[in-house]
Amino acid sequence: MPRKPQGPCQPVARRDPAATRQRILAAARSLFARQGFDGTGVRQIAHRAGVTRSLVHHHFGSKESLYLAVLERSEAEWAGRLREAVEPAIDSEEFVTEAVRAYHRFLGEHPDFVRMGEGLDLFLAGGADRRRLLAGRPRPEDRNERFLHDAPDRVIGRIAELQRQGRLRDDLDPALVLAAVWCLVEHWHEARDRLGLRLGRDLDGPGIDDRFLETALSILVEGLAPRTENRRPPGGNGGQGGADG
Amino acid sequence: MPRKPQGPCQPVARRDPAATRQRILAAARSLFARQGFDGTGVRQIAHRAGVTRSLVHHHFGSKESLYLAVLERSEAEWAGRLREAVEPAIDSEEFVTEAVRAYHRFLGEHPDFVRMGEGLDLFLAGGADRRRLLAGRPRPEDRNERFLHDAPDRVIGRIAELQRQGRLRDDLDPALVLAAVWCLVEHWHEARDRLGLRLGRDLDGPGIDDRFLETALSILVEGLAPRTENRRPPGGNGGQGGADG
DNA sequence: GCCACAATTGGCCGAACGGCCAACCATTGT
DNA sequence: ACAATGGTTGGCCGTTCGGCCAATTGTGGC
Repeated sequence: MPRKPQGPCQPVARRDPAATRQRILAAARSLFARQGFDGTGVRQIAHRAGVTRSLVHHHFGSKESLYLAVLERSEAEWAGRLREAVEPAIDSEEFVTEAVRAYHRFLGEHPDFVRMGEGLDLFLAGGADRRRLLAGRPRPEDRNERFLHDAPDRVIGRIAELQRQGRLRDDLDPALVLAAVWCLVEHWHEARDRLGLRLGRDLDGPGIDDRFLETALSILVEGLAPRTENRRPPGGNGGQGGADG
Repeated sequence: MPRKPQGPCQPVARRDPAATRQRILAAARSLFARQGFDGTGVRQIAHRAGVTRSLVHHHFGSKESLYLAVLERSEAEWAGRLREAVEPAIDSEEFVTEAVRAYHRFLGEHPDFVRMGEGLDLFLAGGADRRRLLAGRPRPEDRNERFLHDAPDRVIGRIAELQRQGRLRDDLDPALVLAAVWCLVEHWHEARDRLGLRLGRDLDGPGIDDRFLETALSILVEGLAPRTENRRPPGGNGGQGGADG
């Protein structure tokens, strides 16, 4: 490996601070995602990165700064991939199915993204100081980050647009529709293991992800389809529709 | 408070081991639910319970045993309340709406139950020893615990029954239908704050719980209603139903 | 060659953790 | 009245945590 002990243009030699930084970031991201902030020690991160704890502290200053750095890099990276996956679906004709499928596939391919969400909650639960730390983080004007920020409003607007066009039932709050879809897709990836435990069924079989997706998608498509007959809005105490006895 | 310094029948005096035990359990349950297993110290539990750490260790042996005791007591208590709330709905005519409403209300009234589920995951993530510890815990034959254990199968059976009766569409796997409902109801209570953060909307307003419930319920009822026209099963690549252009 | 600087190292600190132990003391059976 | 039991206490142990510092080493500019 130490082929070029002295190269000013390509410092691939024994000392490579940039690569070391990246290795620390990668190790930290993997461990933070799996074990959360409190459950991961700086020593553990350093060991996986092949460096000493002091070096971690040298590069990032503190454990919290390292966590924020991980969050920032991951967010930027994930935002790009999520944008590539989901953005084309927003303006699609088959908006609901394509968007749900894209988001579902994205979560399946990036489980760390899901776990980072939980880890962030635990991190923020540490107190107001951490919230302030996160709030003081400068928001880059990256296009991918903008997408991550604007996506909910765009999706909600698209739902409302489809409602006005009569292609989705218009008696539901678009924001709450999005919330429902979010719960369906995200909770599956977040708590599938727990779900299988409680159901007493094995939810790890091959294709189970796709089978759940198709089931949820089918319920969504049918549940959001515009009604031909008139129906009470669900604001009050709506009666049961299908299995009404 | 120390009214009876010497009472053999009612030891409400300064020494009341049973009451002390309950106080420790209550403190531990509250703190474990809010901060998880690793995030809660024995000293913190002891402080809240008004005793010393040694006394906690004396009564429960170890922190893990205390956690299991909390889990056991909480599970028994919650199983009873959940059974009272949900069991009547299973055999109800309006099965879907009543069951979802009951479970939704239960989760809203017992947020610790939700958080305990996450905490249990983190606890079990500690290693195989803890999993073995939990597996070796004797399962009491309490009627409430039996309900907690049997409920998923009963609900799945009920869904299948309604499918056979033609009151729910029969092209979906009942277990996956239950999984979808579970995701909808549980994730709302588990991640509502995170959801609001990402949506950039305030999801804490009064009645937001009920409004989401009615929206999700409406989607579910419509999405699970039997179709009059024939429809492709969702196994393949089903096209969008309502908004198909 | 030499020096300044950054990367990297091992070691040390105070604090908090969970667990353990000897002692104190209220209650109880005899 | 006495001893035994067990609830209760403060204190001590080893470990691990995150953070800090001095020293060493590799690297590039002069």
